[in-house]
Amino acid sequence: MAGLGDLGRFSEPALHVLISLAAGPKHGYAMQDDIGELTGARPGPGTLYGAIRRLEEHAYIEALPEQDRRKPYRLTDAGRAALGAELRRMRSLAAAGLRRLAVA
Amino acid sequence: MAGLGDLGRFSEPALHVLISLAAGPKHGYAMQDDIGELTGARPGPGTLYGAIRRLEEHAYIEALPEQDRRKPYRLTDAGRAALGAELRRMRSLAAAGLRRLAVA
DNA sequence: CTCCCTTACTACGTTCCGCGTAGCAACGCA
DNA sequence: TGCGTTGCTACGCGGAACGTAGTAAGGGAG
Repeated sequence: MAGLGDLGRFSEPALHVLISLAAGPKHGYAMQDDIGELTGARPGPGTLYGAIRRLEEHAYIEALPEQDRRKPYRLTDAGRAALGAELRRMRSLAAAGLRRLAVA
Repeated sequence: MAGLGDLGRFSEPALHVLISLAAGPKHGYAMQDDIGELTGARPGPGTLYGAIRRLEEHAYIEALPEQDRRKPYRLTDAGRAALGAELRRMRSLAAAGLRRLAVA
């Protein structure tokens, strides 16, 4: 496997963080804004930094040198691969579901 | 809102149950098999029946008359609508993520 | 006819994620 | 110098996810 399922059960916030970082390195607060725009719901700090910590433990993201008070993160190669796999899985599941809805 | 987000944080098992029922009414054990084929991971009873109970509480699915020892369920109109909305949301999020991955 | 495997569900407990609240520090600006 | 924004840490509650175990009925093999 070695997909995002390694994060215990798979979490939406973790996916949002990865997608946000896919557009380039960012620190936490910027991710909150980005995710807010992307999904319509801005995650609170508890949600966001919890997801970040777990992603870092799994080496899907890594911290860059802290500057000012900001802690930027970027995707690792493993994170990029896991994100791609997860997104493709999602897309095909959504397609399969929509097909079933259309037929019935 | 009134999407699947009402189920506390949105849950993957709940989504799988809805997709499974989108292909027609089923009882729990049949859903386990169907979801196993669909996703590669067959949910245990704790996961499955927990998700079913919550979906029924939200009136996204409803029980049909029990026959033999089987408790079949089917999608309600609300469930069908919520599933469609969720799947379209998923598909567009996956597309946006993949776009970001491709560019970077 | 009796054992066992499969089907089908219920009950229960643990883990740990999601999420909100609160707090703190630095910066800008009026 | 006071206030809003930025940026993160700390903390705690509720509840979903998931496994394990238990129950019960049916069917096939021997």
